[in-house]
Amino acid sequence: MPAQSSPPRTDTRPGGRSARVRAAVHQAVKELLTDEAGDALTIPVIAARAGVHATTVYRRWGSVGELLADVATSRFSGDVVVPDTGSLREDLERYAYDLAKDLSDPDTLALVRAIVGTGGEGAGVCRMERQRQLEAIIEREQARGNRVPTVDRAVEALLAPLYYRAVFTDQALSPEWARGLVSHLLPE
Amino acid sequence: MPAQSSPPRTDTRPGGRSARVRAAVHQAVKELLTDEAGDALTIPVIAARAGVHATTVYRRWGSVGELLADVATSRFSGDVVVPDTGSLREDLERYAYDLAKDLSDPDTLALVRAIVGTGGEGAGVCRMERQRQLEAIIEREQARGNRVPTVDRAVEALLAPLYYRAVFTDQALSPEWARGLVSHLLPE
DNA sequence: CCACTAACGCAACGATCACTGCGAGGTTTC
DNA sequence: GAAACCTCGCAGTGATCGTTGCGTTAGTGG
Repeated sequence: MPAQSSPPRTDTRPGGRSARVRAAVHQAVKELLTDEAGDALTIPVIAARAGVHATTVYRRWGSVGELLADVATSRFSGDVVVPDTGSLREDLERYAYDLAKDLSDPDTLALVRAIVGTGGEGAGVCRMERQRQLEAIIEREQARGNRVPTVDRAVEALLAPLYYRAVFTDQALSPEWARGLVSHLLPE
Repeated sequence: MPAQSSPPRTDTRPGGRSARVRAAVHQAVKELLTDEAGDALTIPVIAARAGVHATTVYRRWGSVGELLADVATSRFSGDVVVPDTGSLREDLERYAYDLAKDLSDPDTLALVRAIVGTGGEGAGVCRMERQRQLEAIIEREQARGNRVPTVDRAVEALLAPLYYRAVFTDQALSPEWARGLVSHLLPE
């Protein structure tokens, strides 16, 4: 176990030097994830691509796994706004559509696959944020006094097919198909 | 692109020398996948664990990715027998139960995650065999003249939640939960 | 304006990796 | 039984990786 490797220590103000190399390294990781076969994703290569020295990357992140986890965290945080249309069905349809569009991005997909390959510790990062958004939608509907499916059911019916199709198959995540998932979760 | 690297060339008879080192290397990969963090999965390490020389592994497989694909192929082929109880519901329940038990094995799970991480070309291997079995169950029921869900629906309702929960979460794949998936696919 | 802290660049090091001729041992075929 | 073929072990090579000590530079607070 690599201790806990102090997270991005201090200094992450949007103009600072640290923030700049951080952005450059993140960008390099995303680019390499789409280009290369995936096994060539190593610290010296990332550092060269980012225009920084490998030493810096080793000191700040320590390993490719932690770096990927960091990239995933900043990638999957507060990116999809939770829909709020007043209708559960419509909220879920927009949510499924947004998630499908997000997972259709090759960069995002490659990132998810790489994260899964690092051992699964960071795999939760790729889904917890989405699951929280789903919970928020359902709890809001429940607060309106309506019957709602359980969160687990919603995860099985929406999140699971979206992630499964994206990660394990080559099929496209069409908007119609994503909406169809909602109709199976909420039978008329 | 590494050409196509001739697949396990010749000589795979169950007693031959090639078959023996092949089995040893496969076993070593499975063991290392469970032990290590995953990033230490390299050819020399695998070879040392298997008791063979790295040269042999390089020549026969060429890269870790191809080796993983080979392991996955022999792991996911003809292992789960397709249930045939005469009842679609019962067939699917047994199928879901078997798959849940299979994915609960840490070795199998680590293999699936590693395969996904190599880029996704070999990810299909982990699911195609299962999907064919699902198709066989459904087509058999259809041949009996009964109404059946589409294969895509069955994949979304069974395969996707099973793989999603196994790969992305740490929750256990309990038999009751697996059976519950079938009851959502086949209402009534 | 000046000292202080922290992040980065630089150079060097051992270790490991991926790969390549060459020879030995086993298996098949005539 | 002998020759041809394939597979594996062995030793060595260049390249890359992960890591560390030290000087430099950029931001921070008095």
